[in-house]
Amino acid sequence: MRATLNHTLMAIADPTRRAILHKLAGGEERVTDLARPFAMSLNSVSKHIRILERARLVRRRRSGREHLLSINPKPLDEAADWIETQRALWTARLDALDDLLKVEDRAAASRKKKGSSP
Amino acid sequence: MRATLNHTLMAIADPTRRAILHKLAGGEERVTDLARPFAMSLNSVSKHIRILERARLVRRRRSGREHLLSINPKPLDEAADWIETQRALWTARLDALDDLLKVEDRAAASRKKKGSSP
DNA sequence: CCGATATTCACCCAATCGGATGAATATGGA
DNA sequence: TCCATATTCATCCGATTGGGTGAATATCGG
Repeated sequence: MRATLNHTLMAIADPTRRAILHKLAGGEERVTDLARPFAMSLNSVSKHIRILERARLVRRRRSGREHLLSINPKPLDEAADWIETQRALWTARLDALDDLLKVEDRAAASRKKKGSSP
Repeated sequence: MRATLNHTLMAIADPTRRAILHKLAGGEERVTDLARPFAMSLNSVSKHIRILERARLVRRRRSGREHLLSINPKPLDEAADWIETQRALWTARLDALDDLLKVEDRAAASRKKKGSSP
C-alpha cells in the first residue's frame, strides 16, 4: 500500500526533523530534553515528533509523566531502496547513452579520416 | 551550503514527482508527453517539473518550441548518503543495546541458577 | 502572415505546514 | 491535598503546496 514511503520521505524532508533524528541516534530521550537545543517552542517540536511517529521513524514509551522517544530505522529501508533503484536505473541509461555517443564519435572521426564530408 | 538536500528530499517526497522521475528514467521526453499519463492539467505537471528542476534532479533542453526533459542523478547521492549515515548510526547503537540486554539476561540467569533472588 | 501547437505566466482556491500561544491533562513529590 | 513538572490539545497565523483556469509567448507549418 506504500503510503509509508510518502510519510518517510516527507518526514525527513525537513531540517529540524532530521536534526531530531540525528539527536535521537545518541539514544532514548525525553521530549523536553530533545527539544531544548532547538530555537522553537516545545509545542512545535512536539508536532515534529508526531510527524516522525506517523512515519514510524520514532517510537514513544511512556514512563510516568515522561515520554521517552527512540529511533526505529526500518522505514528508512524503503526510502533507501527507492533511491537506489532509481539511481541504478538512471545511471544505467545514462551510461548506455554515453557509450552510444562514444561510438558515434568514433564513427564520425573515421568518416572524417576518409574525407567524405569536411 | 546544503540547501540542496532539502530540495532533493522535498522533491522526491511526492508520488507524482517520483512517477515523473521514474518515467524520465526511460529517456528524454517533452513536457506534453511526460504529462499525458497523469490525471492532472499540463500546468500542474509543469509546476512539479519546476520543483524537480530546483532540486537539479531534472534538466531542461529546448529544441524549438519543445522542452526536452532529462534526469540528473547526482543530487540523489547526497540524499542516499544522509540515509545511509543515519542508518549506520542508528543500527550500530541499537545493536550495542541489544548486546547489552543479552549480557544482562545472562547475568540474571546466572544469578537465578545460584538461587540468590527467587 | 496565419493558424495550430508547446509551454509558461498570472491568478485563484482549499489544504497543509511550521511556528506561536494559552489551556487542559496527567503524574510526581512534599 | 497542593503545587510543580511533562506533555499534549485547541486555536490562530502566515507561508507554501498542489491543484485548477485563462491568457500570454514562442515556434512550426503552410
